[in-house]
Amino acid sequence: MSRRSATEERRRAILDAALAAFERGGLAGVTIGALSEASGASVGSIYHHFGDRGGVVAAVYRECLTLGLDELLAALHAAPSTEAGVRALVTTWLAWVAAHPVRARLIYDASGSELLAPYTDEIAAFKTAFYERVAAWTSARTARGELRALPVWALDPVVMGPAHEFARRWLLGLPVPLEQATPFIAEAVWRSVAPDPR
Amino acid sequence: MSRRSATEERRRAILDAALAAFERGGLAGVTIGALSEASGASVGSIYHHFGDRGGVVAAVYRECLTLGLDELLAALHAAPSTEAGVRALVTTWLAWVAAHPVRARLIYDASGSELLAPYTDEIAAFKTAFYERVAAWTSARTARGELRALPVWALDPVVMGPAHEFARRWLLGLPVPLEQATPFIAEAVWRSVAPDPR
DNA sequence: TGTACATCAGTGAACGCGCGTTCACTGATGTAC
DNA sequence: TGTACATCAGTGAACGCGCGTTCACTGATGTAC
Repeated sequence: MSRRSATEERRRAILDAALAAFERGGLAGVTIGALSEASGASVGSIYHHFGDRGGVVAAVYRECLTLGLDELLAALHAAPSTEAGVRALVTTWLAWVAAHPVRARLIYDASGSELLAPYTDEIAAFKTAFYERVAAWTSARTARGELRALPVWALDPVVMGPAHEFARRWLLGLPVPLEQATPFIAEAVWRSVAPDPR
Repeated sequence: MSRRSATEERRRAILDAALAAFERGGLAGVTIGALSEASGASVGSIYHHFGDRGGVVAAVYRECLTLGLDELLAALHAAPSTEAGVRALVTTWLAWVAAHPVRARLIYDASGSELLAPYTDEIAAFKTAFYERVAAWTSARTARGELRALPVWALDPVVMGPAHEFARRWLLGLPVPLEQATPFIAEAVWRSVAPDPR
């Protein structure tokens, strides 16, 4: 096997192990020992590939974020109208959370974690890039009068906030009705950003 | 000094130390050693009063939650109209977060923490009581046609979600404009729950 | 094709550290009579 | 008021544990000529 693909496999196995360890015991469950046991990689091998524990967590976090955000962007750009686009952001996110609950939980849990402190700049840049693409979409619509004006800092709180808050609760296992909530939240968000009728 | 008030002082000192320790190092910084050093209470004394580390965290968490939620309820009931009430929920919360950033951070951080696992039932009951009081306020308004219908599960995501999401970012130190955001988010939330004009 | 060297991937025992918790005990406050 | 006992508050050294990380080393793959 080529060195390149072997490396790829190892990294993959370690990242998979990290996700599994997170599922069992949250971020605290992602220990080097657990990763080694589940992935078959030795302790030293993990350090070789990821530098330290934070490096592993940052890598899974980034991967999860990419998966989720890419889906959001795809849904946004596939939407046939401004209203459909806004609703799609909500419904796509909630569907993704339901389909990938462990990844979603990891995103929420790791966001404010000290573990990622050495990587905050890189991660912030990544998120900024995402928001700029969404902002490009919204500001074009705002210019056409199809959407109220939305500053970039308002995108996540106003457009995604209700979905995030609902998702957090659902992921904690609280008895909240995801099926019912999805269209309800989409409706509420659309009302909050829909332009005034002229 | 009476035993009663001495106990009160000790507990107070330990809870204050917990808040200070959290400010310095997050939940992970709330160690028994840090509490002992900052409060002057011996390790054993802390166990005597709170049972274990989780007990201390649960106690501060509960205290912070009470402070914040009481203010929300007061603002809600003081509001002169339905619209003012909804806006007050947003603005009061953001003002409280700005005034008590450490307590607010603790609320957000501890919410999903494993540390509180033994206390989840008690905490859930506490939160439910709060939401029922808000629901009483909203359902009366809905009946009068002053508000769209809001299921209890939707209160936090839809009404408070944008403020929570914004607060989380602000508390992380991201460069987001709280002054500007407060009326903007209040407006967005009110639009999302305002009744249709007849 | 062969040879010499450089780079990369991987090993796992050992280390040091900080943590939560326990426990046998002392002293002060409260209570019953 | 005085005495005997019960309860509560507090102490801090000691324990055991699991963790992240290091490091000297081996072996395999890639590269230059």
